[in-house]
Amino acid sequence: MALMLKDIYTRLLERGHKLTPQRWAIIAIFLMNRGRHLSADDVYSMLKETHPNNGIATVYRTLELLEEIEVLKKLDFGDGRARYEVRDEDNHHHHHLVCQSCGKIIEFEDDLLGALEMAIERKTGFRINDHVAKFFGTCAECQAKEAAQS
Amino acid sequence: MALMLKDIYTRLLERGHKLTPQRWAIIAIFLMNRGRHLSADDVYSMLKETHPNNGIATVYRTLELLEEIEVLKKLDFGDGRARYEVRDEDNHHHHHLVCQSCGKIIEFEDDLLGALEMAIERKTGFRINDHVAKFFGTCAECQAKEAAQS
DNA sequence: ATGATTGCAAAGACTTTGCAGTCTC
DNA sequence: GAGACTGCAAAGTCTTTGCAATCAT
Repeated sequence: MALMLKDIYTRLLERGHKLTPQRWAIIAIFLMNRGRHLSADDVYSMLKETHPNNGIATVYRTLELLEEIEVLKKLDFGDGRARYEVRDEDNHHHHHLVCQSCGKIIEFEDDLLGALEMAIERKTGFRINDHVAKFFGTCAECQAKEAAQS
Repeated sequence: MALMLKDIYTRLLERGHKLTPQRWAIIAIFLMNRGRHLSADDVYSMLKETHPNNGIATVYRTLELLEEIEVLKKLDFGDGRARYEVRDEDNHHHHHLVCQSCGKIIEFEDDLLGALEMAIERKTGFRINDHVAKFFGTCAECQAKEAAQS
């Protein structure tokens, strides 16, 4: 089921962390933007609307903390900044399709990698905790645009 | 077959680039270190031994160029710096296993992702040019160490 | 000769850190 | 009250850029 505020609160307290208004606000931003891939600066901008005094350092520290307690997953789309998404169970097996033409990120649900993971564990003895798969190419819309131009 | 110096020279000239001693030296470093994942700074350090006057800016510019002409592939292992490897045909279908305990990178040859790519193209209309798959976990040696400690 | 390329240093972008004051538990 | 947390500004790291001098073709 979907990750909820109460779960996050529990995880924080369990590990001796505190729930401050700033953290609460940042968590809310992610819960209200499920499925998006927010950078530290995205979060900072959204946060300033309600918490104008908040510093960017707190955003970075909170993102790090939330990643540590497995609320967020850190992503990298090669644009020079880290991005984060909520780490849901529902959400566990999806990949990102990065359009090299318009930059759009498309999600693709799938668990074919499970088979690959098992093959790897069997052949190498490596124990896998997590994986990332990204596919680079051209989305359907951009292909249509290309076709129209030629 | 393996990518050779002559191929690279051809690709450079075809696109109006020049083969300078600096570029030649950087290419040589990669050809002599096939299979390694070198950062800009790695290359810079190795380069200084033979070309002490070379600037780091040239390294960055050369890496960018070599990526552009598809001699190198840019990698990211989440350690805050870009890494590069030679983009061989032989080399095309391998994944990286990142050990979260000792940091070692293990290569795994495989083409199971081909099936996944086709599924994606069929279901979404997205045209895929390239992919990256990384697996995070614990390598066999580190597992053995863990077991020995407990 | 001519435009590409280089080295240097300065600037940029993103992220981390030190510290004194503040707040949660 | 105690230790965790915050905001600010400074510093760090990796990467990019401007420019005059130099080099490959």
